[in-house]
Amino acid sequence: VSATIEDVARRAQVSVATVSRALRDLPNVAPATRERVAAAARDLQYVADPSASRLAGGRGLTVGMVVPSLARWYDAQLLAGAEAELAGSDRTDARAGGYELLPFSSASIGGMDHFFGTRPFRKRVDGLIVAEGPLEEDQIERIADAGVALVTVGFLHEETPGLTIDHAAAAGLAVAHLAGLGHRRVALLGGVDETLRFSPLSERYRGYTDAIEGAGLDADPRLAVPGACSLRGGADAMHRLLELPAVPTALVACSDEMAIGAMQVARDAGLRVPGELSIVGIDDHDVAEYVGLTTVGQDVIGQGARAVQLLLEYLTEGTAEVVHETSPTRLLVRRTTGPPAPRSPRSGEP
Amino acid sequence: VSATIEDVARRAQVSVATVSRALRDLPNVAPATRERVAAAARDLQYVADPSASRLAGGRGLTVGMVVPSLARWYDAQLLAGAEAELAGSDRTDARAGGYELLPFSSASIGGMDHFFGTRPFRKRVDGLIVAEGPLEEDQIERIADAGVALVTVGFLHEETPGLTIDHAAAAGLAVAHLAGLGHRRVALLGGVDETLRFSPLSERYRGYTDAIEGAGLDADPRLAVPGACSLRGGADAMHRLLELPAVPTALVACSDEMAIGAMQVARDAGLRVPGELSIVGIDDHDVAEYVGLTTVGQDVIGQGARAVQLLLEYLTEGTAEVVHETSPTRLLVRRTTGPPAPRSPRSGEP
DNA sequence: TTGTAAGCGTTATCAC
DNA sequence: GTGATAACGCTTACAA
Repeated sequence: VSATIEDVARRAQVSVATVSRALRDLPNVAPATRERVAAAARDLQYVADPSASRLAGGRGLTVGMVVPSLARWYDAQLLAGAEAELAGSDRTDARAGGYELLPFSSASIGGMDHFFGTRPFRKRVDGLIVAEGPLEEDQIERIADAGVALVTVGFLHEETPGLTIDHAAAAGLAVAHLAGLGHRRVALLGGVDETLRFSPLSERYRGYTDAIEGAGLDADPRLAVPGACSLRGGADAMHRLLELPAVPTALVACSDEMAIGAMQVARDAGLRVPGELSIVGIDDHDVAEYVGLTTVGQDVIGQGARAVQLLLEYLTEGTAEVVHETSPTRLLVRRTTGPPAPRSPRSGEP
Repeated sequence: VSATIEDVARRAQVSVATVSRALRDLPNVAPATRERVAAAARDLQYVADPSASRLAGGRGLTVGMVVPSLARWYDAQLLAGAEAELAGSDRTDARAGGYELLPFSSASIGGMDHFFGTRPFRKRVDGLIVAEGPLEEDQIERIADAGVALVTVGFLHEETPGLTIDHAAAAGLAVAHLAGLGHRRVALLGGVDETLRFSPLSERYRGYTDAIEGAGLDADPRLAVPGACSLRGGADAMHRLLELPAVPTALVACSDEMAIGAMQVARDAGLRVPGELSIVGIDDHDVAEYVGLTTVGQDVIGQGARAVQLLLEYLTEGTAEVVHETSPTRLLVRRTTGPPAPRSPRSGEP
């Protein structure tokens, strides 16, 4: 049905080997020849078959992306950014139809260990973007052994290129904003106890505690309530927070979804937001603006795109140095934060 | 690095041909042999290389999914459902590492026409789930010619298996709910004018107008405001609605995101929801529950999963008949709908 | 600079 | 029921 490399070779009056070289911009091809081949390929609308390409030892033009759950906002944005970048990229080897993106939710692959162990990811992808950390040493090794390029997002690993936001700083920014408004009792939703080392969550927890101490606020450990970074997680965490003897006047949630979940529970409990409880999230979720949520925003789509750029650089240029980038973050003050209310309840919010 | 079919053949004392047959459950393999091969494959942790498989004329174990935008909630849910089903499915040919999902946003592929024309989708996927309609006849033909199985989601095509909700009924359900509350002037956000034939949007529009007429409500064409099914689209549409001489007492939005966008604008304009304006969305977006949005819910994740099931059936069994399914929909009454307020404004909402 | 030819790991077609 | 063996379309030594 489709043109093969032989068709192109015939049309350009050269051998298939030359076509292969010319189309991939490899050296040792006369400019004139290269030109002729390119023309032939264009005429025939030729694009190399990725399967054949990969089987023969070349690239399969596929990059994988591992995220916790494709249904989450964050992961979806990341994926969207990556896919768009991949499709729009010009690093597509001229010859190719371009790279494609293969998403994996860590839930469905039965954990990263299982994935890198059993799954034939090695036979399917040339590169991998991993957005769920941390990554164990042996996992990294396995990936490298399989000849798969790797880029991390949301967390960094010493010897692996990657990009992330400064999670600690993000949490700190939120706390500082609240401290500046006069709050002294600030909670954290999504705080971890001990668990993981360099996970985004533990970093945010660290940023939170550091900021609390730095600003001289109430350092009550009970104010750091663990919980999943989801709507439900936020709701659950808020319930626990409400059981505390002294309810805080403000809280930082580890994600906007968590913040929205918490907000709902707080309002149901009769707390005015921001009157009696100020809330700030992290992410700048699409709906944040529409529910008036103050948050520390990050450009997730941009990060997805950037991750792809990095990966493609490694893939096509085999860059040696390990690039680590920090994506910016910024405070977006909206309507869920304000100064703490005086002791006695009174109206104020429209 | 990885075991090949030859390794398995050697270990099972048979030829590669037999291994191939045995592992794919093809006929003409003695039970004992089949057993032995399976054991050998298991021992060696053998999984067929999809590239080789596809190149040789078999399946590449990849299904593609085309959606408008991976960043949208609906598309993300659909993808998540499909991916999970694919990973969990047991129809994975025993031999295989299972099928993988390749998502394409129609934005990035430059429109469906371009996609099916230029892109090497034919060399990459065995099946396609298309969630953006309508599909033109010649596009369907192209897909069939490429030997790619096809399933549609969200809309139906005569000769193609697919599943969808009853869009018209969904919109009708929303209108009926509002009519039941006593509203007589009900708007539609996302209404189309003429455009597409069988798109979800036009179906919802039809369901809306039919219900309006059926219930004898105000049939003012200006109440059907076109707009994108997004937060922004909802906000924009709401602005236009507010400019109408007689503002409606209730509205149906074509998606929850649209509803949330509209709600924000309405409240900013000083309208109490549901006091002065009742709002109902469609989808049951994750956050809908948390913002108290009344909506006509659908199970998007379930639809993604079901689409995969259908596709896999066609792929593995070559089923002949064209299956069309309708996914259920149900009204979820929350806090954005209520009876229309009496003429004069007065308090009521906590 | 270019061509020849040997794989790459499967599947499919035939004989047996 | 099973086993050779020829594709499949491409990449990559190695020759020329």
